[in-house]
Amino acid sequence: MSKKAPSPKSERILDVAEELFALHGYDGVTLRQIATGAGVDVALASYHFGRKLDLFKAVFERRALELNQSRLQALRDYQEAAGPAGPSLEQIVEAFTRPLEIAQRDGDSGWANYLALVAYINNSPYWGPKMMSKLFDKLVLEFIAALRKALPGASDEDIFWCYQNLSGSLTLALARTGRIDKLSRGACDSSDLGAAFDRMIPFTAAGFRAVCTPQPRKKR
Amino acid sequence: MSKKAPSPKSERILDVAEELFALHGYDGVTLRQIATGAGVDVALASYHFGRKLDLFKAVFERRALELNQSRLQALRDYQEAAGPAGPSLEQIVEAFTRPLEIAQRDGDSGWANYLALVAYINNSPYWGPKMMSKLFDKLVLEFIAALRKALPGASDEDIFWCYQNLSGSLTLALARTGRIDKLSRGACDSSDLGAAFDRMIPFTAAGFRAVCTPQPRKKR
DNA sequence: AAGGATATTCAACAAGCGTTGAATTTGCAA
DNA sequence: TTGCAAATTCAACGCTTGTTGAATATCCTT
Repeated sequence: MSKKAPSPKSERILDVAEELFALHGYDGVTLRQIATGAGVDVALASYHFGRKLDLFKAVFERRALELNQSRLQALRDYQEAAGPAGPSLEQIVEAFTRPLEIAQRDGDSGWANYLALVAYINNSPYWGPKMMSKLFDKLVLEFIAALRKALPGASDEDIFWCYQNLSGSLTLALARTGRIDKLSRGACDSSDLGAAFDRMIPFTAAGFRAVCTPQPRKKR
Repeated sequence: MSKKAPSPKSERILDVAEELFALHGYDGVTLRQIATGAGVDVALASYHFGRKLDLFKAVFERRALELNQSRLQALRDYQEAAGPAGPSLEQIVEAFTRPLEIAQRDGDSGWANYLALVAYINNSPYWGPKMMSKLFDKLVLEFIAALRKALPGASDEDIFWCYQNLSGSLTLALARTGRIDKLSRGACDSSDLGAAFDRMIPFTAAGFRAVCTPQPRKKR
């Protein structure tokens, strides 16, 4: 029912659902809107994917594996290139973020919508804990382990809190994929993931160092 | 119709709406759920606030002024205490964030829900641009100006991008207000804004310095 | 060319939605 | 106490929702 070979129309449904869910959230989209957008009868979505919630999950899961494999591969590449000391903080954050930019730039146009959907889910108190952990925890723990190695002597507590900062910056950047920011009046284009990452990487690396490097001075 | 003195029940409606909108978003909540939660007939919400969208806006606007005034006051205090050089990066970020923690800790219990609602709106590609700018742009530009002064020689582009990182970290922290994070397995409690800010402030300040301090070495 | 599985549409359902106008209760001033 | 206005409830409306069972179309395999 939701396992097998994708007919062309069933993928159109996923594409449109991806776009609409990313923009309006789960409850802000009706199956009829999705069907209309895909040029398809409303019953077809139920036929292919079951309940509305299952369609939502199918959209969320469709690209997760590919995305995380490319991020993990990027981390592995840096780990191989680096000596036994492991990659630098900059390289770890680079591996965590750049693959998203590459997917958006070089992949099919649905990637921008997908990344915004991940941002929606991750930021939602309702969906976030239920759905993110299932697909992303394994990868995140790999990166945490790499961070731990790059920050000898740091407490797990500090590392996790700093990771939350990275996750938040990334989430907001993904949420704005495809939109323009009025606040900065053209000084920066929020949809430009490349420009965002050019700053996010050194910014975040410096933040980790400041908080997680044990030093003989008091914290606050 | 939405201007005047709050009857006790109309404020119950706002409280319940605040909680439910923060958790499920605008479309994920029905007026009947809100009315039931408030122990009130469904028509009363319309009587006091008009359409559902107006109720949503009323919830969002109720605490915005008070919140931003306390943040602006905190900034002004640091500016007065500092010399003409202006406050440090740490102080600016402190003024931007700590008032939220104080409101959550010392104010009525609805503040946690309100902060999560702000996070929902800010992260939403649909609501964010429409609603955040109206109530928060003025304050943000004040803080940007302070940052500009604390980072002489930095380009506006870099400053805005770094502010996006701060905004993202803050947004995700607010979204998790009141919930626990399974990923860290108890290493950190995502609902503890105080602990979050203890790291976010030095983290962010170091990030700004790394990206926005002009130095004779290349950026990437 | 026939036939069976898969894909798609059609038609309809019961339930829940936001909204509204009229009726009722409440609170307060005279 | 009466009376008026604000607050609240009652009852109902027209519409949309997700879902489903039956009917039709499309695609392969033989």
